[in-house]
Amino acid sequence: IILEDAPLWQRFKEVTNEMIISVTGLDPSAMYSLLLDFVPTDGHRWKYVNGEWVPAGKPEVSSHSCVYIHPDSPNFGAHWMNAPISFSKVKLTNKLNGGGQIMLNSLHKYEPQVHIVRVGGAHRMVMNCSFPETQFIAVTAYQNEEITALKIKYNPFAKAFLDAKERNHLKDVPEAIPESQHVTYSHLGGW
Amino acid sequence: IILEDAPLWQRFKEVTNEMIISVTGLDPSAMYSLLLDFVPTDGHRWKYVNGEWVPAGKPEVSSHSCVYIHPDSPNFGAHWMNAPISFSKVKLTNKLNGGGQIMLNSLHKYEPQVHIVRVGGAHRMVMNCSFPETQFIAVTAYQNEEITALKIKYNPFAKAFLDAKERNHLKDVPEAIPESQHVTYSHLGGW
DNA sequence: GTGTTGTCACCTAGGTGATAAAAT
DNA sequence: ATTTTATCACCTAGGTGACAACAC
Repeated sequence: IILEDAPLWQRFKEVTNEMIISVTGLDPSAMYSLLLDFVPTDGHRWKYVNGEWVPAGKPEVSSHSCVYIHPDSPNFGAHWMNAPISFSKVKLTNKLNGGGQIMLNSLHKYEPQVHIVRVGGAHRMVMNCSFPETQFIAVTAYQNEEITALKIKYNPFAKAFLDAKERNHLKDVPEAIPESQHVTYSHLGGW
Repeated sequence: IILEDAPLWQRFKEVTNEMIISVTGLDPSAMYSLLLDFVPTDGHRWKYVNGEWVPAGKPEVSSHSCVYIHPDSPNFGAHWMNAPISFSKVKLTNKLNGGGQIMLNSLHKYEPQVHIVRVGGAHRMVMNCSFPETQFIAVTAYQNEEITALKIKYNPFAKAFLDAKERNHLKDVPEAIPESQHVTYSHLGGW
């Protein structure tokens, strides 16, 4: 499994929404499903104080998230290897809404994890792969304005705010690498 | 295979865009793909004269269309039987555009045909099923205004024209059963 | 105070028939 | 004269962050 567009992930240190993975080495004629879930990276809450994220509160027991099934699933290995795979339809939430949404704990840090599960055949093989550079802190509102600026810059659906910024000639989108990362619920688009 | 909403098909005599099929009797754990293609019903061109479609020109040799693969394919029998199956994404055209579009001959009559193909397993079983009540004549512009009115009435994307008609209080949508049927290319939505 | 929710304007993306112009 | 194409206004459908109101 290859994380696509890794430089952008590194530049953003994370939280961009242009991320895609590639898969190689599957049996083209075998059937696979691709799953995505989120592993808590540590036990505690995080707070954003003085422009940086710091651990807060006591460590808690945290279980990993429910699993998101890629909408192309199930499909042939040939299909998965034919083109990069996007998880742009996954939706995150902090409360049970019913539906395909994945529930996470707000202000906790997670690491996305991809599973390739062979289905339909005899041997039900499973492969896991996670990407540390895609860790994020789940929030209900952005804390770091540099994250907001990068989101606006790279997401076509936020073009309204990009236009407003250009019209007002107020300030440029920061070029520096942000030192923290977070995503709002239902905004993990394009992964 | 069951044609859903058959009364609407009959009322429209065809060409509505609310049509969906159901499937029963599959092996829930076996893998199937669903295909759609269009069979020419006769060899000649059709013309719309004096409010009705009449055969025109000499019989020609006509081969059936390319095949459209349902986007859920491949999938388990359980998936196909779980909910009605919609072919709302199929796009028709009269010239080669490249892409998943199905090319048909304008002013010719077709009958949609569904194929259920068992894939991935040993025995590659195939089932075919067609629905005479869904026959249509492919056109590049509507000929029968009653068809246009019914399209506007039942397709949410044409709400603009429905609103305009209601505002103007010009005339009602006809309740009579239209005596001919046709669809414009790229407008077979919702089948 | 801190964190959350709902609403909003503003986009992207794309499905409608109407219409005028063009092709045949 | 007939058929086709391109463009258009007008919708549906849904993804953005901003913002004010709310809950704790």
